[in-house]
Amino acid sequence: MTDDGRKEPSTREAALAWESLFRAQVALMRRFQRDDVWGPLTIREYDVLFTLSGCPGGSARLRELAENSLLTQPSLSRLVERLEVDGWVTRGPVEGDGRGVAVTLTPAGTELQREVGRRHARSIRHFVGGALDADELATMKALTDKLRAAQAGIPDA
Amino acid sequence: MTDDGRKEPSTREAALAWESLFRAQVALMRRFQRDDVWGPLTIREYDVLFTLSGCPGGSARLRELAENSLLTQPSLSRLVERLEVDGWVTRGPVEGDGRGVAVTLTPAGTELQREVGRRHARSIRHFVGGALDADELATMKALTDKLRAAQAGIPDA
DNA sequence: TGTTGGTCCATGCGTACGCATGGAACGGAG
DNA sequence: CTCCGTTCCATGCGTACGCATGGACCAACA
Repeated sequence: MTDDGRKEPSTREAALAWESLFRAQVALMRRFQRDDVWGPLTIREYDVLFTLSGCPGGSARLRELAENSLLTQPSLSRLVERLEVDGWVTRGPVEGDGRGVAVTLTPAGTELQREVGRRHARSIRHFVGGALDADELATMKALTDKLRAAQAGIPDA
Repeated sequence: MTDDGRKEPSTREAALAWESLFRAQVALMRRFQRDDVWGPLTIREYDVLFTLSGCPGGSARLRELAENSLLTQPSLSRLVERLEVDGWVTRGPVEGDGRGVAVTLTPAGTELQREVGRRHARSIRHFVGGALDADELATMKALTDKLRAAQAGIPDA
């Protein structure tokens, strides 16, 4: 028991829960990858556009994007470069910091993200909504939200 | 409502739950990737050894491994080729099917998987067990188990 | 102001990836 | 037995990836 009264989980309990979470994510991701909804984008490129769509002004620093991605910073740098060539984002200076690069959705990028997002959302409803009911989804979301939020407060090793 | 009485989730509910699950998995995976526990393996190579360690005789067909991986079949084929060169697995014929390739852990591969697995498990306890208590982990595991199991029964589109 | 340490992004390079394809083996029909 | 469609794995090829590094900029301090 910890001092806040929660029941400290064993290594085994934590490992089983993580494995289940991981496997579920892999199984779903495989289906989503196969979906014919991504248009000219890869799933990783869509993820960046999606992240941008949730940022104020559809704009974020490269560094912020890298924090929410499994890609390394150099890989993300080149992915954004490709997105710019294809006209979905622009790169510009960050006001007040000459080092930074501001990545901003173009109107075309915004529109593409919305289109793909709509199709993807239908697929999510099919595969996720078809497996769990509304209460179960709410419970799962609350737990995964808490799991992610806690990461900010857990030191590295 | 469906005819079995469960409350049919909206697209929004399903999308929010999936996004939360996805983001939690990405956040944790980033920490695990940074962990200095993988020895000579990449995280994807470890995943294959781990999967094999749970198969009877530490052996599985290439096709079975591909089903539980985000890699494509050609990529997995070459990953296994590298694992064989490094001595962690062997490739052999499948009895009764001349097309198949049986991938089998060597003693060294078994030992390596166990070592890395122990270190990784400690990290899981730290980052996952440090965020949710035992009851919460059990609830999350039950939901993600159900989510993954349901995929087998949901048609493609 | 000059220096030093840290942050942010880009680039060279070797490797692993996905896509398209090919060859070998299975299985059922005629 | 032969054919034909399917399954399973390997390989050629172009591209994206991660690692190591470098240059530009920021912030703090002597």
